[in-house]
Amino acid sequence: MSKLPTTARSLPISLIRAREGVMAPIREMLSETGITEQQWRVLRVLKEHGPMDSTTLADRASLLFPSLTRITQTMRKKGLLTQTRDEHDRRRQMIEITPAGVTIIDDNMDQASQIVAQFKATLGEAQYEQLLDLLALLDPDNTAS
Amino acid sequence: MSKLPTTARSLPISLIRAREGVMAPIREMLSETGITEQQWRVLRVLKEHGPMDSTTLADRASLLFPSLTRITQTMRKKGLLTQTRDEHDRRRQMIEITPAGVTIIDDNMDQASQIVAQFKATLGEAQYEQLLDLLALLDPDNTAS
DNA sequence: GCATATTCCTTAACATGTTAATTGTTGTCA
DNA sequence: TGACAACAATTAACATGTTAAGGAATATGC
Repeated sequence: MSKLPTTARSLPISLIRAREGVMAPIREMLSETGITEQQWRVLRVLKEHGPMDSTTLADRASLLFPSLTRITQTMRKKGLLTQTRDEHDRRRQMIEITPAGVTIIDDNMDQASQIVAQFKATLGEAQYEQLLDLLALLDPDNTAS
Repeated sequence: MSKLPTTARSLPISLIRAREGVMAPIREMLSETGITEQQWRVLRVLKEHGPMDSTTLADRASLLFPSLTRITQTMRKKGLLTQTRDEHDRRRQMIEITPAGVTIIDDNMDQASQIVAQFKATLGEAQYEQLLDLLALLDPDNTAS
């Protein structure tokens, strides 16, 4: 007869709580910029990889497609990115970060790096890297696993 | 000059993706019962610890209070739990699982256990436990850290 | 070529996440 | 006691998560 673990030792709940702990200082940082955590992810992916189509962006930013549709519309109105139809395949859409979007990243880069460094210090470099490896094993879309 | 990690090695994104991977089979299981992942958590906490007030429940199920308010209202209408005002402190509210709620847990217990076992097998018992320990370190509300 | 399936994206509907404001209740202290 | 702080819970408003359905463009097979 199998038994469930206690909720305190539940993997999904532990993941939520850890995420909550990690995001708290990041959300605090972003609250002053007027963008959300997801919009921050979109900006970072776009700056890191350059212009890309919506499908790739959704994949890299770990956003569901309906969410991305709304998010990009909001961000376009804010002037943080541009949306262009692909001329060869008019179903597709290319998305590109604007200078205003880059500015938001640049303005918060140092503080974000500091937050990351804080968590690395809490866990130690080795355990920090190991945590990332273990989390990757739980991701079905991770090619490495 | 500090630098942010690539989004692929970002801790928040890794946490999201891991959670997505873990929740996928659980959501699939729950889709047949008509309750959500959060409602499942509420039921499990209530069955594990017995009746409790809303604040304690929100804490244990890792739900924000406004979310819990809506969730308990929905679940009360479904007959999965009862809400009772505390007579000594009429601000408080006691929440208790109903037999119908217990039935949902019992009906899915075996399958849920199987899903947990699957992930333990994927990571190995030792790494699974270590992952939980590392995640606990990121939770600011965890007394052990 | 043409019907059909497939793909990319959007919209809809509902539930939850998140922050702030509000209501009702209890505690405190002058 | 009576104003005021503190607390529990709700409500509001907006953004996102999630599943399902729909629309426009392209690919495919005959």
